[in-house]
Amino acid sequence: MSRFEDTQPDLMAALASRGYRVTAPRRAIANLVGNKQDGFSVEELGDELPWVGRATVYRTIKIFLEAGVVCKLATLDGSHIYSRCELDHHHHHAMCVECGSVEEFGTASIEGLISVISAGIPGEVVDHRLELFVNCGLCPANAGE
Amino acid sequence: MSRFEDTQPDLMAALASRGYRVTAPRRAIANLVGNKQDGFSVEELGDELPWVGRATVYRTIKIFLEAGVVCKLATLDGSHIYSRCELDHHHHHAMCVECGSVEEFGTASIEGLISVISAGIPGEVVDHRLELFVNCGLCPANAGE
DNA sequence: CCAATATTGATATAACATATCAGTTATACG
DNA sequence: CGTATAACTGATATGTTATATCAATATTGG
Repeated sequence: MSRFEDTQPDLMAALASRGYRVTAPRRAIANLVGNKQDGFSVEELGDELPWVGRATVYRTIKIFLEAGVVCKLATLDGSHIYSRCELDHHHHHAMCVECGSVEEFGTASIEGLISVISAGIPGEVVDHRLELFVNCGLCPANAGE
Repeated sequence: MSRFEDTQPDLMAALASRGYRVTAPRRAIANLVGNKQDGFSVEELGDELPWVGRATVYRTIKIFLEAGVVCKLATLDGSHIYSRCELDHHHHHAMCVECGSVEEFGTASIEGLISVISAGIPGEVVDHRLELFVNCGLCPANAGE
């Protein structure tokens, strides 16, 4: 029963290492997510895998989120998109407001900034989120201007 | 017909200056929002103003968002809260993960950081969002530890 | 004060996500 | 292997957050 090749063994490994079973729906979702360059919605994944139930897609993405191999990003308009994470440590995102492509970047310089900011704020900073909204300059939206 | 004192004239002014009418529901919502120290949900406002329709509360908050006197923040768990903005220029937030209090801070030092980061990212940075999650150290959650 | 028009609120609808639960499948173990 | 059992699935219902509709109402300029 080898309906799929595991083109994204790291995503499946994230599941297996956490004690989850390897199933056909999960492998299909992992392959789909692993090949995404841009942010995506759960709805979108479901449309591409009509033989997988919606609940299963949501559940699997939730597991990926907990495993840290997928991130949930807040867009400028207040909605959410999901994105495959290549970096396994804490990182941030630059998402294109035109085409939805997502770039990751590390935290090398931000930690220092946050310690400066936190000096002016009561309490202890326990986490942070930095999102950049860019025009990537590469997408079709730039051709029409 | 002076059912309310305008304890938050700046919020109502934001509406009036944009050509919106001054109505009792809007004044009530403005007063409520203006007195919030913490983040709040639209549901919460509705509960405190049962004589105002839900749709009106959502509509009014949306107007406040567009006017920039209220911000919509993404929480750590992926949901949203709204927060009254005292700063009228671009700013960021530190929200307490325990009590939900929200502090604002300006962008003095972040612009430089972003220019550094953007050098490593294709395209032009058009906007950004930085959210800090803190334990403010002042709320009841700290008493029990 | 009146007319024009913005606003309201009850309701329906939508987008996104989780809870339930009977039936199915993967896995450990003999 | 075959089987027991525990995890998983998916259809469905439900929940949450928010917007669309539209007849009735309130505000504002004149």
